[in-house]
Amino acid sequence: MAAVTIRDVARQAGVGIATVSRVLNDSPLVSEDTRQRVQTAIAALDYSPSSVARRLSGGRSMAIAVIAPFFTRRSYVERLQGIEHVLSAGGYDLILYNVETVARRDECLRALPRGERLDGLLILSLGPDDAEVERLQQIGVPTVLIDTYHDTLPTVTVDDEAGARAAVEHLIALGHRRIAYVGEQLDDNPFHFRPIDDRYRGYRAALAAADLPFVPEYHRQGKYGWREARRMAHDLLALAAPPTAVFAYSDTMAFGALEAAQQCHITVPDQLSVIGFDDVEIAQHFRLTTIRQPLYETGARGAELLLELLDSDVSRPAPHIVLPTELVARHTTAPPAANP
Amino acid sequence: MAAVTIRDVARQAGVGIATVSRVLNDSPLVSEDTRQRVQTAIAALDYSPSSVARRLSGGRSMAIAVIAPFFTRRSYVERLQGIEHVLSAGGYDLILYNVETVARRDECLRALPRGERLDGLLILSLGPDDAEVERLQQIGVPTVLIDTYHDTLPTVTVDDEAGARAAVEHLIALGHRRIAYVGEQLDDNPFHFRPIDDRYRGYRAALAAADLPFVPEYHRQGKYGWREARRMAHDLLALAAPPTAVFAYSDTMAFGALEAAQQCHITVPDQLSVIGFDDVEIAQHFRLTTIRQPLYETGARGAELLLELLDSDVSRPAPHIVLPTELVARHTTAPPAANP
DNA sequence: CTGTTAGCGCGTTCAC
DNA sequence: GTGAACGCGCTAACAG
Repeated sequence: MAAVTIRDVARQAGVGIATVSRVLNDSPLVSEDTRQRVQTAIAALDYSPSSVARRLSGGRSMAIAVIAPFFTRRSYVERLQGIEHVLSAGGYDLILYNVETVARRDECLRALPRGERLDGLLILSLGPDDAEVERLQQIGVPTVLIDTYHDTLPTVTVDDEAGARAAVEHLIALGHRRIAYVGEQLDDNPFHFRPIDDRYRGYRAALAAADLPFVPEYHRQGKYGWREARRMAHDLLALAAPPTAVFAYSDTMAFGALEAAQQCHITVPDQLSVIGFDDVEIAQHFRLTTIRQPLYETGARGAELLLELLDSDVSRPAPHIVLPTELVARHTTAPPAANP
Repeated sequence: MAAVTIRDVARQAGVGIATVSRVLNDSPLVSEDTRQRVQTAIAALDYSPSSVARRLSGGRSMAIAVIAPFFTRRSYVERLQGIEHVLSAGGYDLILYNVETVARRDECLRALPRGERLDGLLILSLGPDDAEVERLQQIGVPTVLIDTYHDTLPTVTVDDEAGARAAVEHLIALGHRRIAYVGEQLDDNPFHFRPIDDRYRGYRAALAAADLPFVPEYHRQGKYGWREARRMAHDLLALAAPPTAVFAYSDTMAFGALEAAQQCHITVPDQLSVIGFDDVEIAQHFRLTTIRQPLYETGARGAELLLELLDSDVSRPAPHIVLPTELVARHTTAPPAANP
């Protein structure tokens, strides 16, 4: 019953199979008369073309694949939401590939664009290397990168370095001198997440610009998550000369720092300032001062860009959209205690 | 380079095309010798089979659609993760449809199974009515319902009523008598979310079983979200005889209650006990006592069930899996203050 | 064990 | 304008 094909429609309408195809693809070379007949037949048979067959034969599949690492993390969910909105508005299906291991990452990047015939590809955060990019272009899958960068591919990113700098500058302007950074591991970055490097650089840059020394002790690295961040913050707080402020790689990590402070009976922001990055939804709940990055918009813009590329296959140079970050001052930052 | 097909591999290995196919599908009817040759050729050519072609000839699209309302909410994300894991392990694509309005809900339920060729359908939380269920069955799309129930369709749910009852019983066992319920609106439930009714019933049932009167004043309803919950909790706390404990519909709403208490300088759990529902990830962070429901497992089981149904198209009666909930006692509940 | 052949459902030249 | 025939890459019968 679900097996009504284009042939059935053709027979029903008393036309050839190609004519049905033309009608389906809005070809102008069909007389209004037969177009009507075909459409009636389609409706009568409740026919819908097989996207699989369509893909195989080279037509549009109306499907976009989204490759996302750790899509459960709040920041990805928000970007995904942006993507979903514009894709569904454009009538495209969103095929989600979650990536949690390097193996799966390679598998997706390699086998997927070749094996699946999709209209486009959206890659979140995963930094593809040159070889992979070249493969994508050879295969001819329109691709847009979100939250990661490559010269030859269209990208939508945020200026992480500037954002991080703004965060630290905010702390410095408040009067802080001993500023710690709780970040993700720089050396162990299998997915090539750019923000890991960029935010660290921003931290260093702000310090340098203010002639503040970089204290290696104040730079902590660990895995993602508030538990790890809490541990690192505990270490920081136990230092002989503890920092008066901490800049966290992400809001999630900032929450960990907040909790560590609470456990040590250190009040925020009086005795310790904490600033995060992302401005995920619950950040307001914690009244967290943070660097807001437009997560939803990043996803939406990326998807829009891809859809534009699909229509105008003019291969102009790859656009690189950079969205601004913004300091959102709430209640976890303040001038340092009088005499530390 | 970009177009290496099974034929290229066959030529390279000096074998027939079918043999390559056999090797790809782990058929035992290939000599170890040729198998080796083929695999060498595959590696040499960096070949990967086109899943699209495979689908077309196999008659299956290897795609499962997931219809989820508000997939950005934590509880849905966790269920989605479970679904994603088993689907990708089974080689299926996950096509995601986000539903935020009733209109889109109807659109998905109607147009989707018709338009796309999917092997199966997973519906989260959205309670389809009889007519919709009938359509699905007519079209012949294997469907599994998660977090919602229908007689004739396979379902994976949690006993929300029992969970809610356990929450309130926990409070009662602690000595509480004035127990409030902060829930979602009972009368305005366009998506037909079952837990909204069930948890309320559990609350009432626990009260009744302990011969505690139901105090309408203690029953608050509002929209989803911690802001709304915070507002409701504020109202509750301003009562002449405020409750000594509140059971929240979800962890998210519990967080709102927690914040309201904090704003009123009411300490938790000494002056007020708060219990939630779900046990989402951050609940631990808040040290929230809550009713844990196996979100990930619910999604995973639903997906597994669907995959099983796909293989064995024996139309046995629809199975109804009910997963247990569990009280997770942390630090937001305690006996009520001595003399309220 | 292995090679050949016929579809899977649709898009796309081509002749008519 | 329209229809028949071929091909997309692969799997599943068949033969050998």
